[in-house]
Amino acid sequence: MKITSTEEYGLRCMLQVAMSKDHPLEIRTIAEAEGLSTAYVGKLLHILKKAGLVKSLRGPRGGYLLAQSPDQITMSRVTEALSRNPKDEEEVCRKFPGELSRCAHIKENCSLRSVWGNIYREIWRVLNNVTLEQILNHRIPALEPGTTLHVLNQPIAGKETDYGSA
Amino acid sequence: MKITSTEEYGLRCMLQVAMSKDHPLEIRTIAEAEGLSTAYVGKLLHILKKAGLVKSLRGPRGGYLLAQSPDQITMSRVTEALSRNPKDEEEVCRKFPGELSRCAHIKENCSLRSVWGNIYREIWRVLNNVTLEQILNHRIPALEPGTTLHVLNQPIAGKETDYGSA
DNA sequence: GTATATCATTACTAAATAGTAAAGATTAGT
DNA sequence: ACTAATCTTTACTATTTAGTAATGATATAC
Repeated sequence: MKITSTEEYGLRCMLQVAMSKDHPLEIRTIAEAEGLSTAYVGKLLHILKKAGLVKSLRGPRGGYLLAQSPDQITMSRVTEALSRNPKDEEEVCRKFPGELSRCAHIKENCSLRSVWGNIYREIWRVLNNVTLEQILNHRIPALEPGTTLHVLNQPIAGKETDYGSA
Repeated sequence: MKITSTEEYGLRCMLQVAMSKDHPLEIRTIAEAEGLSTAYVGKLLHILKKAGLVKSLRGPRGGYLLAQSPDQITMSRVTEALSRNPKDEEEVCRKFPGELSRCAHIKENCSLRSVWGNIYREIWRVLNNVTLEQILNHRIPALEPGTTLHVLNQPIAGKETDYGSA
């Protein structure tokens, strides 16, 4: 369960561009600020451009600008451009079917799916509620610290089994 | 932001072993149930054994058993054994420092860290609150659906900038 | 004590991701 | 037009992760 390098560094590049406001920001400048190679930053910005998140100007005084104002760009849009992540349990199962033609657990309505589903939905909700502007202004929404879990299904009585000591 | 194959398939193997209760479960049986190769299942179980989550019996009638009862094994312990994931923003920054000696954003108290930090803490909280027993019994805790975000910091007035149309 | 069934360990190959390199295309300024 | 500064594109290499293969070790049953 980890963010990819592309997501992390791509987002950082977006923030650099956002901080530059309406002054086109060059690859070289971003690369220096983030400690990355210009080739890598160029690649990341290219991805972001294809996704319509930044626009570019070529030639002298060229560089990158946000395609929209930072309060209209959510982290979910940026991360979606940078990597193809599952958003719910359906996609998780499709990604990990084993060698069987479909998820080995669908038949018994696997509970693992619910767990991953909860997690991905939560991630998605957070990313979807944070804009670049909020990040720039240090106004990051946080989860309510007291959020609690609740049980969805009814318990099924299980037989007791001896697990002794290893 | 994605779960790894090792996490997914490793967890499934744990669940198979858990379902088998006190009957040692062979690699071959798990492999068939999950549609994976015996070599791969063997590797995953070996990892889980080294982490103390399962115990093994060799020879005929051998196989794997849970090292503890399923209500004492959380998903967080299993996933931790299967992959080394960051648990908070500190670890994220350490993992992605760019080529600089430290995270390029620490100096300005980067807000990205807060976002990732929120996400990882949330993941951790969910995984930490789900046991194998809950999964087996389909008693999966879910986040409160109505959980809302709140803003941590004060707004900083930002200048208006023209983002025009691309 | 031999045969067989199981796990254990290591080394290898394959695939995905991360990151680099180099040559091409466009624009601004003169 | 020419030059230089910038992005563009493609192809390549390196690293990590996923998955396989083969040989070795141990326990059961007879």
